[in-house]
Amino acid sequence: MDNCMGFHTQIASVMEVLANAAVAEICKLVDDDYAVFRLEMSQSQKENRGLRRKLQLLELKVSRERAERTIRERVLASRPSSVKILDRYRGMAKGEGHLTGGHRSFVKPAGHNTWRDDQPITVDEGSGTSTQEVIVIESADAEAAGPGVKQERTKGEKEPRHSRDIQTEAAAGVAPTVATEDLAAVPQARTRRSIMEVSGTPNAVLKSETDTETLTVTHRLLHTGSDPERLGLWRLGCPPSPGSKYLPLFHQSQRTVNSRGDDGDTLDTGGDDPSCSYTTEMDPGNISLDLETQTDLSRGDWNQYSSSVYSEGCLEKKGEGLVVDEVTVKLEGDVPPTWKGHLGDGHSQGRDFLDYRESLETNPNVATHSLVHAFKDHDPVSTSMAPSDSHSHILFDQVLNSNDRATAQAQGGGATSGNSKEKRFLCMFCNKGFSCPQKVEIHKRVHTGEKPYSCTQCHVCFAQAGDLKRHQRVHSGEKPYSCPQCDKRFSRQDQLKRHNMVHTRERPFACMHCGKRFSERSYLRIHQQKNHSTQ
DNA sequence: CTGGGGACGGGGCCC
DNA sequence: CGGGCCCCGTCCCCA
Repeated sequence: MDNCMGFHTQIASVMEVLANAAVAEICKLVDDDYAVFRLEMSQSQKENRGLRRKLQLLELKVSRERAERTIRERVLASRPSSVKILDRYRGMAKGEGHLTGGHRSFVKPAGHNTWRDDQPITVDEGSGTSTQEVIVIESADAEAAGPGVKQERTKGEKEPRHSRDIQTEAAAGVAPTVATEDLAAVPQARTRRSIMEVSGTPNAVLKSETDTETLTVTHRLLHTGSDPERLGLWRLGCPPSPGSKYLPLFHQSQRTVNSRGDDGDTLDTGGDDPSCSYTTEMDPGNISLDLETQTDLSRGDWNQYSSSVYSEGCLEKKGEGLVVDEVTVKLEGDVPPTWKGHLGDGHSQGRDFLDYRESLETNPNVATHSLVHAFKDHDPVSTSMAPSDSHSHILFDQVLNSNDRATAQAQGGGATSGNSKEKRFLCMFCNKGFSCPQKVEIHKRVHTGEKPYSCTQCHVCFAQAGDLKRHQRVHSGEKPYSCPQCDKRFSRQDQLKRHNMVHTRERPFACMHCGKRFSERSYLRIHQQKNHSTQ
């Protein structure tokens, strides 16, 4: 009996121990999960705060833009008839005409990036608006017009935040250093990346300090105590960069840009990558533009630019009726100071960013002074702005003209080819002309890398909707084009056509050296590289 | 095994 | 939006 009782007691104690252990284990699990949950909640709250902040920023920008537009309209109404700045695309630029399909994304080239290769950077559709940067030649013979040319380039609002902001900002959890911006006074949360906003506004002094976690954008106008409106800077189309926008930054390294005017105004991003620094001397004496109405403007800093950034320069030469509202320069990040080198690693995306210098040297026909020339030759930047150049409306073309084919076509088919009547909407990057601004928008993605159309299945992004549609046959397996001779099927007609050469033995591409013929141009090129290369 | 060439998949981009 | 061309990369075959 005693044994029985003792056994029961032991059982009970064992059970109790087990129960206690189980309870402790459960409590531990609950605590752990609770901690994780709380962590996630706090992170979510942080993200919510960040998003709220962005929303406020956007609202502020919108309201500011409205005010600016009002001012502009008022100024336009009072502008002399010989000087006209068209603003017809402003509304579109502000998003009324923005893309609706898919989400926006920027595709980076592979290589030296820190964000994941398999993750396209996506910008919330709601925050991304289309950018209109269209050079409009009002007159058919604007090329030769010189003085009296009326031109415009309207630049719409684009969410100035780079797409990575959305991904990195909240995650970083770092309170961004607040930028001081006299005119906007809007704290601009930035990513840790070296994104710098540069205004070409006369005498703008920019100080962008970056460290590994924060980026300070100081966007300050020094116009000796004068407000910009009184100086007419806004009237010049140079608001304090409310519409600042950034190209997709394909590179992560920090960038140092020094642009120095003779008055000592400097632009110093304070970057810490010495391998990527430029110093551009400004020689106001080379600024042949007579800014008699804006004497302050001759002091040089209105032509700042930077890599990874863009700058705006604002000119107006009323006396000759030449109006250049804004000049935007976008230079991609990690280009070495020599501008020699591909921004990619051989991935197909890298093709889009060919050597700038080569691009320039192979484009001698473009009469415009290029900013890249300024970089390359260390010429004063002002040469690219010389209004005496009849092509001054193409101020910074080719800067990002990284696609050689596009370049060649731009030269052949751009407005400068004499077809400016029909194609008067110019790409600000390569000067190629298009018949409507929407086409310019699409074309510009060649330069910006913007790819708004994303495949839902593999998340590959495309710049054009048709490309996405075509791509989706890869997933669907649809092959509507069949060869009548061998019943081989293809998803695309051009593939069938190419395949048909197998049957026809057609070889239209002949080697000039050995006469060997090929069915495709790329074969010929490879053949020549391997067998007839001079190197 | 290696290099050259052919076939083809698929993205880029202009018309 | 579709057509068409260009291009690159990959796979395969063959000498």
